[in-house]
Amino acid sequence: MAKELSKTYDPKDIEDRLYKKWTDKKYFHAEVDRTKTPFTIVIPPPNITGQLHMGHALDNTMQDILIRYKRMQGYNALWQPGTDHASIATEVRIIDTLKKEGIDKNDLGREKFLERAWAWKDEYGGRIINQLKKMGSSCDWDRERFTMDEGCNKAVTEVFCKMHEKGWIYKGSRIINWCPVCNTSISDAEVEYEEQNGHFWHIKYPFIEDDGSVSTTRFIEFATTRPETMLGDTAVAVNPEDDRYKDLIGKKIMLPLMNRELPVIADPYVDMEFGTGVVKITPAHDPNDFEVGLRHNLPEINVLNDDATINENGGKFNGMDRYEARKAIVKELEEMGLLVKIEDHVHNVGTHDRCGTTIEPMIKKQWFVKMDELIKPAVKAVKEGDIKLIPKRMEKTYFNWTDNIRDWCISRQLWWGHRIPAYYCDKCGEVIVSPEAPHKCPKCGDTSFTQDPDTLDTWFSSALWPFSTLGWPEKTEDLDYFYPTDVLVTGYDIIFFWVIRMIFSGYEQMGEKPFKTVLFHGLVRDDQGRKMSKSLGNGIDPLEIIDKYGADALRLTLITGNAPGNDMRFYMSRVEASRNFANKVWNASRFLMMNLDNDEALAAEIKKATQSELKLEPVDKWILSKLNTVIKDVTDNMDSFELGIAVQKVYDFIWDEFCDWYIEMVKPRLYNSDDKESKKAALWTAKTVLLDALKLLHPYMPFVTEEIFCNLQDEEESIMISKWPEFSKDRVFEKEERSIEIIKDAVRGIRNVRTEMNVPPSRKAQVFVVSKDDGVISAFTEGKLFFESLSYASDVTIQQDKSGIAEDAVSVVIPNADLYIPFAELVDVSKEIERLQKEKQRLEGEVKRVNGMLGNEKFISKAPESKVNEEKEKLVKYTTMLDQVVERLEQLSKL
RNA sequence: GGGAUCUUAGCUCAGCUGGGAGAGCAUCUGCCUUACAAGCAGAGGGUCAUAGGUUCGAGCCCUAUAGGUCCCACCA
Repeated sequence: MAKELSKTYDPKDIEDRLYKKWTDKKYFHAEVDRTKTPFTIVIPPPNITGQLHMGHALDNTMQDILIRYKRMQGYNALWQPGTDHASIATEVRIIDTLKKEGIDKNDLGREKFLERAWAWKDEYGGRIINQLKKMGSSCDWDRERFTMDEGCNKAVTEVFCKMHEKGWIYKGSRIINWCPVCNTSISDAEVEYEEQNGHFWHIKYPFIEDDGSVSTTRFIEFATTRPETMLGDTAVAVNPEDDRYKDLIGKKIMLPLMNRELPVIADPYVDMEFGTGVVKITPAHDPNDFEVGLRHNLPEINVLNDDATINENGGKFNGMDRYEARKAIVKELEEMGLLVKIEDHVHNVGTHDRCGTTIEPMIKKQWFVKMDELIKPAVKAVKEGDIKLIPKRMEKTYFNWTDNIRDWCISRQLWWGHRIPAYYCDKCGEVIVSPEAPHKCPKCGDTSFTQDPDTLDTWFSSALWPFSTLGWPEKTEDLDYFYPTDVLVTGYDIIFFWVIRMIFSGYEQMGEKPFKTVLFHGLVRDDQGRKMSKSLGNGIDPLEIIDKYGADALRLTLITGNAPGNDMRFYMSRVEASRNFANKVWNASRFLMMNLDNDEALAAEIKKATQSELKLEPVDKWILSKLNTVIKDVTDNMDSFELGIAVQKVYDFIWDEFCDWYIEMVKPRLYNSDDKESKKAALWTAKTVLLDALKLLHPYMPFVTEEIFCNLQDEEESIMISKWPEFSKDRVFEKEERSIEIIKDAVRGIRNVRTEMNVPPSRKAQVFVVSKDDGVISAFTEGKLFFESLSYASDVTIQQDKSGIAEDAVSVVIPNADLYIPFAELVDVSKEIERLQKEKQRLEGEVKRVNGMLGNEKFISKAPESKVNEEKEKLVKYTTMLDQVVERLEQLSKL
């Protein structure tokens, strides 16, 4: 039978022991089983560079809750885990480590560099996995994948080649975002705009007169935030509608410092209202100017090297850093009298989200994914509800992106990642895209090739994650069975990076959605609402919390009081509250086990007993009925992904109803061994209710529930593979629910007056229940034993009239009954009258309110019948109570 | 510039399709009552941002206003 349990719950040893048990028993493992319905979640693969943070903790707790819930419901639940190679993030880290050793990436060479990267992966890739295990995550670790493992590599190559053949992946010379520090192109999504204090340099360029001379009197003025880009100017633009400049269109301007002639062009892109209405055009270094340049056939002059120093096209500024050049240029312009003024100006600067470096738009030859067709099924899916986003408002964000989609730049000038399967003929330069290196050039017949040195954007492989992890491009059983997956749980911050890309990839490659529902969560912030970040040093380590309070407490904290998609603040006091709840559950079961241990014969009988053969008392039926409702509600909430609401209901049920009421009500029966049947019914009920409640709680707090479950019963070896409780028609007890609520009202009323009168619990008093209502009388008769203890009564007398009760007894009014407590020496009649008058006022208010509603003809005719009846019942209840109070007041006033 | 979202108890937040305002923490008062002081019993505390509107009925729906947060765009 049960072991001795410690007085407080100590998660420390228990958690690791139970996790080992679960993995040893292979509970997390899922195999194709056609007799069962699959339920699949793929993990958002954490970066191999990563350490567990609160975001992971929240994300994985939510997934684990869903997967454990569905597993208990009998689904074949698969939680597919794995890690992401995180191309830039990892490469940057390795470059840093190399730097510390005094090694330059380029000196080391590609091959050796990749060796280091793999070594890094081997060393740190497992770290985050072990941390996820600490959370209790029930992933199928036998299926762990990595975005650069053999299968994923194959999937990436396959998709690239297929899409290239289709014409949806192309190589083109376009303006892209360049990070001069990471030395790579990045996608639009990776650019983060940051408000910075900068300047507006007002500059003027001189006109070229008809005779070809540079004017000393006529200038065209405009402003720029990046003066150094003037080195690459190839035009000056005005709006075609702008009367101020109409006659200048087609004229020539002299670009100072470079002595290049520029045309004045007209383009509607120019905003007449802004500044002087003149814009200098630098097609090679500004996305808008690039477009203008295309429309007007302007030359594109790249003036920057990859490290953002000025190149040979920058004349004498060649070799200078971009900011150095900026200063030098401004200085020279000033000396030439071409600098009109400098203004302070706050503007948004594009930075690289990984390193914070200001990006430079540059024209480069890169690989792109053509998006216009690819995105269509992804838009349709969400629009038509094939894929549900929770909360729904995320759809707006989604469509905002899809409606303004631009081609996706997927090539990166990095080494760590999937190398682009494109080969260039060494002789004629022909491009061949193929899974393997070609043998012979189809154009010139040459046999030597060079593979494209670039790798793919990390998100290219993550986009395939829901099906690549299940075996695609092979036609595997797993894929057939587990795909499409059911729920994707992730933060709203990667909706563009990842969610959308998985959706269009799923439809394109699989012809089917990757998941049915996306459940978004928000950010976990610190107690002041700030983002947790390394630089602020305000991050809270989930592992430290687990170490101190247990994984269950952490999980509960992250889920409680939080709605989908909302950010939350992390408070230590909330962790403590969660820990206290774990302890509460622990102690409730400890109490039950003590009672079972005290009578082993009875415990054995209880094990075999069924509900129908037991002599259940009203309290037993009441708690069973309550449990029944909670089961239904919680299941409904979980089915609609309202995890915070669901767990709140379990919490309230266990703490308030079960611990604070049921256990207290049942104690007298447990301590009294005269009535075996009654004790047996109580223990059976307590055990039954607790076991079901533990099951409801298990997805949220897997460890403490498992430990208790296994101590409390020995028929089943684990709660995590036990059956999720279901609503039962045999446990609907409306009458008992009502009668127990009456007693609860009475108990609360008595406790209330006792506190008001400063009567200590040790001072017992006689309680009289006076009622003519049969239902009330039987309720109190049947519940007399516990009513006595809960209301601190020395004795309870139930009678139909007031005979034998002291005139000045304190009274409590409940519907259809008066309770009297004769505290001879304590009662102050005037105070008692005062108290009752307050009660009278309250009841009068209620009666007035209900009468107002029921007197409104429109309410009667328009409100649903059930609502009207509800109000009618209330009216009856309050008028009776009011009558009782008035009567009592009359009696007292006579004294 | 476009969009989203928030404004509910001292603090942090729940509140599902409209039907008498909730939790945790904090505060106050009693209790070491043989599961639990990480506990028990009780109490105080809210014109649900403001102004209109729809409705028999609004914290919830609509409009406007104020303030906060976030995302997207990027007018040089």
